[in-house]
Amino acid sequence: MTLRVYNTLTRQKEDFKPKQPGKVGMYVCGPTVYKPSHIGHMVGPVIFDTVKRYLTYLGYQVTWVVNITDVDDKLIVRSKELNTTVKQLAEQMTADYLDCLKQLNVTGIDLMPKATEHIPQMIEIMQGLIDKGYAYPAGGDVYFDVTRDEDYGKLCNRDPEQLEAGARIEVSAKKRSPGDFALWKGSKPGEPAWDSPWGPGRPGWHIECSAMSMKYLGQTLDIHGGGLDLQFPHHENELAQSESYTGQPFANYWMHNGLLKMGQAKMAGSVGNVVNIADLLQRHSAETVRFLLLNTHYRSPIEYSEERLAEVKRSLDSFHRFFERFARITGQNFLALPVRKSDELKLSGPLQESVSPLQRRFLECMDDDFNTGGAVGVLFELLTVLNRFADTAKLEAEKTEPALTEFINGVLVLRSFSEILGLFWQAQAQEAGGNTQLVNGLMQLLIDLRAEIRTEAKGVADKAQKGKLFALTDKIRARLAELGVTLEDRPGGTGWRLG
RNA sequence: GGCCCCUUAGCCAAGUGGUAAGGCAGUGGAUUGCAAAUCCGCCAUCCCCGGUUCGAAUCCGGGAGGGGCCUCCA
Repeated sequence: MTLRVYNTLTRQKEDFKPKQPGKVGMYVCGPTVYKPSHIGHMVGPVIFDTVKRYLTYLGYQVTWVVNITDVDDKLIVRSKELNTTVKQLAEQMTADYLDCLKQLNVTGIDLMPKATEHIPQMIEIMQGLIDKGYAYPAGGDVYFDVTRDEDYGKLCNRDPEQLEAGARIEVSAKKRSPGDFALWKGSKPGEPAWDSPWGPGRPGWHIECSAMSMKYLGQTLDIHGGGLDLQFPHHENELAQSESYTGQPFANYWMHNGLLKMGQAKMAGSVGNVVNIADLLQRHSAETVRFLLLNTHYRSPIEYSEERLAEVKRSLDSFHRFFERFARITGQNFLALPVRKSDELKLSGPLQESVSPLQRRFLECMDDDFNTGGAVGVLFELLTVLNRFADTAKLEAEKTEPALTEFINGVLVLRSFSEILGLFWQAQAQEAGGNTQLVNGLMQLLIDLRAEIRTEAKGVADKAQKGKLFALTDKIRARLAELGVTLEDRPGGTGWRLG
């Protein structure tokens, strides 16, 4: 099997081949840290985290870099509004971003360089571009000259002439052509500024990504990722300046993730329909959110709504019920199981016949341009197979070998796959919370009393009497249901859960 | 005006030439004292029209509807 990746540059799926065998350098555009993160900001990180997880699973050594843009016009404006400094605002919002990543189980980022800490590298590139005639200083600014770059527009299929024709932007008088973009912006008094050969100023939007990606991953990246909305102008300009500077291909594979949709429109600060992550995580578990993002193919828009989240939560619940069932049968915690590669797991017996095709299909999905939506579907099928096996083998009642070992091996496959997707890393809130010693004790009391009545009822011959006793046990269950507690009479005894 | 993309059941969503994964909801059954949970079954011919092909949701042309980018945006 070969991993295939859709490359925006060529608009087709290509076999994935890193420039250095066994190693992958991946760069993904990170946030401008001027406001708390909204859920749209997490689409890219969750997807590329999964990309890294799968590449790692395949045996690649992946280095993943995400930049932090900590100087920019928006930061300057916002810091004035809040009566704070750009630096302080950036630090606060960076902390917020990092917290969001952590909560969503985005664990794969190796480096998060900051723009303000790489000014010298940017100046070096700008000077090089000026020396080669690709850029020109003008009144304290430095601009990239798009007319000098012969293949400018190749990523987004844009023609500088057309840009000119359709330009709605106010063209700065300093620019030679309307499509030229700023590499360096001369500063006004009171704005953050760094010294440069062209006077005090700050970097333009695109140059930092070229400087930092090259510093940490070399002149040619294997994968460059980002949101679809960054294709133009950001990635186009990054590409233009980088390749003009090095004469080398900047990125071999450009991957763009779809945007989050609220109803018909995308979610974005500019549309004003953003959902804060901190707020969101008050209402839904991080796992539900991550699952929602992975349920759709990464290049498609993702449907976001409270109803969708509730729906996704319901489907996820069946996994957690299974984890509890697994614990009942084996005494082991699913979340603590060791992660092993699926093809290293030796399955045998009847379970193998149902699991093997699923193993194959899961990996085929991931190989096909990281089709997490399809892979998730396989995960559900695996769940059904495992439940069916536990039913058929009567594992809860008998726990006989070799069925038990077979079962555990099957569950290890589920564990392996959920690790690739980064799912199921924490107990559900209701499992962790609520179950205090007192509550557990009280519940056990009710369950025991009810069990006694049930046993008695079953032994009573008189129909009226029997009905009376059962009515009582049902009343206990109904009253608990009103409190949000569900009783489950299983073969091995009665259990309870919230919800 | 230019450049991209999308349209699959009530809803969400895989599938890009060989006869429609999965989830939610619904529904019939097994199981249960009754439930819950679990399992089994049912539930779409793929926006419309035309073409290519032995064969198309999948390719081509036209139409309708929707979205993204061209300005900051993950």
